[in-house]
Amino acid sequence: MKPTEKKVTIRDIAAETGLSLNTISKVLNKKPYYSKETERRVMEAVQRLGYIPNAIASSLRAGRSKTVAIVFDDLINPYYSVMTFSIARNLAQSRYDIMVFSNYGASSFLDATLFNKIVSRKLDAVISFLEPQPELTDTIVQSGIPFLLVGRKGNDERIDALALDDAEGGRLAVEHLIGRGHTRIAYIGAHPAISADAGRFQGYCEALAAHGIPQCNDYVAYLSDYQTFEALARRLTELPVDAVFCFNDSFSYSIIDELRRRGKLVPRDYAWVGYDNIQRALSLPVHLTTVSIDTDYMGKCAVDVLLKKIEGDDSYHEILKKPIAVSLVLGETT
Amino acid sequence: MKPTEKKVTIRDIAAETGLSLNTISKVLNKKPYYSKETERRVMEAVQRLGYIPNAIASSLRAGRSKTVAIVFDDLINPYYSVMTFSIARNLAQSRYDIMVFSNYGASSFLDATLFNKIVSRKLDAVISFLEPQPELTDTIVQSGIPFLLVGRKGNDERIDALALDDAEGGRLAVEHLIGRGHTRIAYIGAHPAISADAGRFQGYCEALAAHGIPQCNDYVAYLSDYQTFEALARRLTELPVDAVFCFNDSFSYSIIDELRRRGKLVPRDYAWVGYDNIQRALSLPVHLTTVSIDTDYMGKCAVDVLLKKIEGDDSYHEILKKPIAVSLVLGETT
DNA sequence: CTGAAAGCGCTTACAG
DNA sequence: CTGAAAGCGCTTACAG
Repeated sequence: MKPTEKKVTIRDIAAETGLSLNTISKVLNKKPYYSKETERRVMEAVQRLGYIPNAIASSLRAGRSKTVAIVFDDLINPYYSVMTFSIARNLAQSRYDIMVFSNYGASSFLDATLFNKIVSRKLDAVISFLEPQPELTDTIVQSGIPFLLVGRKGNDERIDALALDDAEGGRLAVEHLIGRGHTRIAYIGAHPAISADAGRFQGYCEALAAHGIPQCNDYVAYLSDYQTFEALARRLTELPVDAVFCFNDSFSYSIIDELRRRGKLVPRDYAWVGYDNIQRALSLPVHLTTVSIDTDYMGKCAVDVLLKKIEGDDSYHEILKKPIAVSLVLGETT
Repeated sequence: MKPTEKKVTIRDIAAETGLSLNTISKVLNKKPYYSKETERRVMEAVQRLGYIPNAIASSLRAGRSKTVAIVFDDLINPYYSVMTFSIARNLAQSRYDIMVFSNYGASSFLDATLFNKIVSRKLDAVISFLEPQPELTDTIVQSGIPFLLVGRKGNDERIDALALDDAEGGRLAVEHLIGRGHTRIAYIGAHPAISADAGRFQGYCEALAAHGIPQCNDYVAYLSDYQTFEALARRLTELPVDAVFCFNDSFSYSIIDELRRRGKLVPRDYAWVGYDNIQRALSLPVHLTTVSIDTDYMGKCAVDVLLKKIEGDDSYHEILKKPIAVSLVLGETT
């Protein structure tokens, strides 16, 4: 039975217990200095009245929302959903909830409109899978909001980033293809301005160079230049290549499916290496050879760093120094 | 150049323009009655001072957060991420952002701990992919928070639900298998208490009955009874069945992958029908025969209903009356 | 069309 | 260990 019909506030608890607002607040927030007896009385009243704290009021006064923003362009790519889930689970342990933001494919970069929402909502920190627009960097830095770019290196040193060892991933992938006897190897990317894309491409180039295989610009294609996977697949069939290293698994699935429609099969016609090891999380009955990231570890690292940034603990720099390791997982496409 | 170093508030805009707080608020919220000239002065000051409204303060006073909660148990299942993305995109058009909540696999139901977070944060509405625990129903109804269950029917009439026509989906799936000459058809579910599961199973039973095929309880297995996909796959190999209708695609992928490890192939050893048509969104190079849901339409419906509920417009009942239609998509597994 | 005052529900100094 | 007061930054009646 709830004695009050609606909206039980800290004030009601005070009236009920005969204590001051201050004391109630202290007990509820477990701030030092109150007696066991006081605590008991408060908790009993809280229970009896069915009091639920108003987090909005608390945020306004305390200046923190216990909420972290997560930003991406496309939640549908399982890499993002797996990472988001891992991050959210880790944050939950420190009682942070998350808001997710996207510009719904309008841009591959974090822009001012979206960032202003985050500022307006007084979120405590931001984890972004999207690189900020270069013009936005100053704003982000000046805002003082703890900001962490995940999985990308970023275009400015002032933006902290938890990066993957993308060049190593590219090398592993292409070394593997070369080891299988391929020399005409295509690189399929998303957009050359994305740092992860650039890193993976760099590894591709290095592996070719290490084996004295000349790099052919024709063998490189970006989705940003072809718009659709269909066009990209068509382009691929025009190239005299027999192996592909592709920016990520999500792209790989789409392109392999388009190739199938054109009668081209993997691995019969193309050896294929992807990136992200999506199949592990989804248990897909497709076994792509792919560069694998330990998303659990990465999510944990991202949250560790973010919490340190929120607390003003500068030791997080240590964690960011070395990129997250990657490894090659052999599937049935090479 | 920003004249003020930090935290520009409505007060600064008032000082700058010589107008009252009231007027500034009116202009910013586009409430009726202010002159063009006033608007110009306010907007100019907003621009010059770089004012960004404090959404927390606004929420506390106005009693709404312009935020919707989305609740699920597992963001990794692409069905949820696709739906979440569709819902978020539709909500964004009405300037709502989202918070996502999960109990991280701890339960298949929405519980009090999670719901209290939503109450505490004063979220304007809830879209839940999880059925509430029966004990929680009273609390939800009494809270007055607009609540919509999506994709499930729920266990209580007081909880509004946007349901799929699961029985129809089950009938379509099993009629198709029967049409292909199968009579020993297994049903693999998640948990019999989930309404979507019960609905699909009902369709399964009805299709069998319509063709005079006796229903065999041994042919029915739930993940909740076997814990792991491995155990479920093992169980399946012990059954004398040659066809499977499975609760969803995500399960299907996992089980088909486990079967492969045991040398059992789809469709060679089992004809297979899934549910959700995940492959459409992800362009997977696996073509499952599956019952397809129009997630774009469903996301739009869910948001339409929710906005009406928020606005107190009762006409949303019309939309909920008929379940979302489903259709069979033929793949290569039957 | 504009202004002055009150208040949303908390937490934070400051006293005692 | 506890209390009384102020205030976070807005919006909402209420006047004029």
